[in-house]
Amino acid sequence: MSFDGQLPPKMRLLRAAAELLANSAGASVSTRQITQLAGVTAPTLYHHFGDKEGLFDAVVTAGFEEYVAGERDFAPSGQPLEDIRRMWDNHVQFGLNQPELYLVMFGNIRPESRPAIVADAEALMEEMLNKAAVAGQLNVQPREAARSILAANVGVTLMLIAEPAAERNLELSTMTRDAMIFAVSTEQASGTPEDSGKSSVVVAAIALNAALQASHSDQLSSSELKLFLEWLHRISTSSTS
Amino acid sequence: MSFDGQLPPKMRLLRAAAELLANSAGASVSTRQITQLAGVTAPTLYHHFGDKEGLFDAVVTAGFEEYVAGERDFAPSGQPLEDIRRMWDNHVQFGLNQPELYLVMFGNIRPESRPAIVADAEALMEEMLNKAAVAGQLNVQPREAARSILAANVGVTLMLIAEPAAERNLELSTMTRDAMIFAVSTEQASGTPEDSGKSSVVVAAIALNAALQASHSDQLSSSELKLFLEWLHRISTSSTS
DNA sequence: TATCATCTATAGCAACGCTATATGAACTGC
DNA sequence: GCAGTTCATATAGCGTTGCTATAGATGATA
Repeated sequence: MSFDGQLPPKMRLLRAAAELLANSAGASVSTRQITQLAGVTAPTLYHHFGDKEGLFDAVVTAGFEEYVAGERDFAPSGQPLEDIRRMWDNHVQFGLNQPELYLVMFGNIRPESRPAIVADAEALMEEMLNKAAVAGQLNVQPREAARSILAANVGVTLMLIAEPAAERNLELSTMTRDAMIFAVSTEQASGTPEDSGKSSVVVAAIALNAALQASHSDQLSSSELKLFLEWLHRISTSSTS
Repeated sequence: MSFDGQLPPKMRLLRAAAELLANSAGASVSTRQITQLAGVTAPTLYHHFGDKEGLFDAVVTAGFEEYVAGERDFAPSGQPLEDIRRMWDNHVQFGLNQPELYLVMFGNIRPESRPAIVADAEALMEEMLNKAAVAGQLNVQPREAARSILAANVGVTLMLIAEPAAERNLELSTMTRDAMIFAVSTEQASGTPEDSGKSSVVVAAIALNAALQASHSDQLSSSELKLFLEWLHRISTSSTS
């Protein structure tokens, strides 16, 4: 009834599905509800999206692009670790604003169905962490750091969604966020006992590794660079004893 | 066909549902499948559990009790923080062993439906953290620490479940685990903040160069090292990033 | 034996995801 | 202009789903 006029049926289906999903409070949304709200009959849905899951995937993808756009918008503060904090907060806020969408995206991840979104989110965070690594602020490989931070970020967001909105305590988020960033950064003076073997060699290697991959240095041939990076990797992943 | 004899129908339903859920690989399990496997007709299910969701809740509750039992079993190592690590690992292992059950428990948490399980899991971890707090090893309130650690624990477990089993890297778990524990503990040493300055590519290369020459790294052969250092020199004397 | 509560089975409803088939609209080549 | 082709939507209905109204079977109690 709401999406009658102007828009093409495909868009109307997407919007109807998104709206019903957002207000469904966990209850399942039927294709009949969606098509009725979109002012369309069943085969139209299957013509455009093939599947109910196909439609939901499209909704999720649209939501994810909105999320990514939010992540990219306020990036360049000059302080990479500060940007990571904002990314984290933006992630949490996205989840709290669209809990149902978020639960579909990150709550139901199955190995065979869609690690794609997770991979994209990881890449986004890794990209940012690379800048921190270049600046020598990172303690571990950007990829590992990104995976770790994102995992904690998702966990915190899910926990906050699970709480009644009234008693949501965002301190859980900031505390976990700072704990993760702190643990991954070189800001900490000298780490835990078992961690203390991580000398400046490793930090420097990580930084150089990230820098080399980012800027295509023309000082080395591509074959040289490949070997060089391999050695760097060996060094930077070795001394975790 | 499998759960014919001896057991009462209620148990047979529980086991059939658990088994089908465990092997469902994300696909939905129908009440007809369950009742057929249990050797029972539909109304029996609704007599005992009221609902399909009621049955699933019962399965989850049983699974959760198994999880809690696992958490409580190996507790008293004397070192509370070490016990926390084992709790974390046990949590992850439970999720990887029973991914479908875990996803129902922690992946679909909605505010109105069931923060009960989360609250129990939090209480379990808080109880353990209390011992650490008593021993002066804690940096924050046990409750806040428990919530934070559990959130990260859930996030990591979900991420690992989302990955194909072949390429699951448990380092993500140990790394995040230690990062969280480290952040809430008082173990962090006061350190040597002399080198906290921001380093560019060049600085990183120089630092690595120096460090490599100082510490005879055994990660590279001597000839490799020579070539490596030469390249490093080329890079570090060339560009200003 | 009669009574009563507990448990299970027969049969079937409304709603679900989805599709075989047909109709209309819009563009193509002549 | 107009036949041919393709895309987009509608009609109608199939098989399955979660669930239930009703009634029969069972065991304990009196």
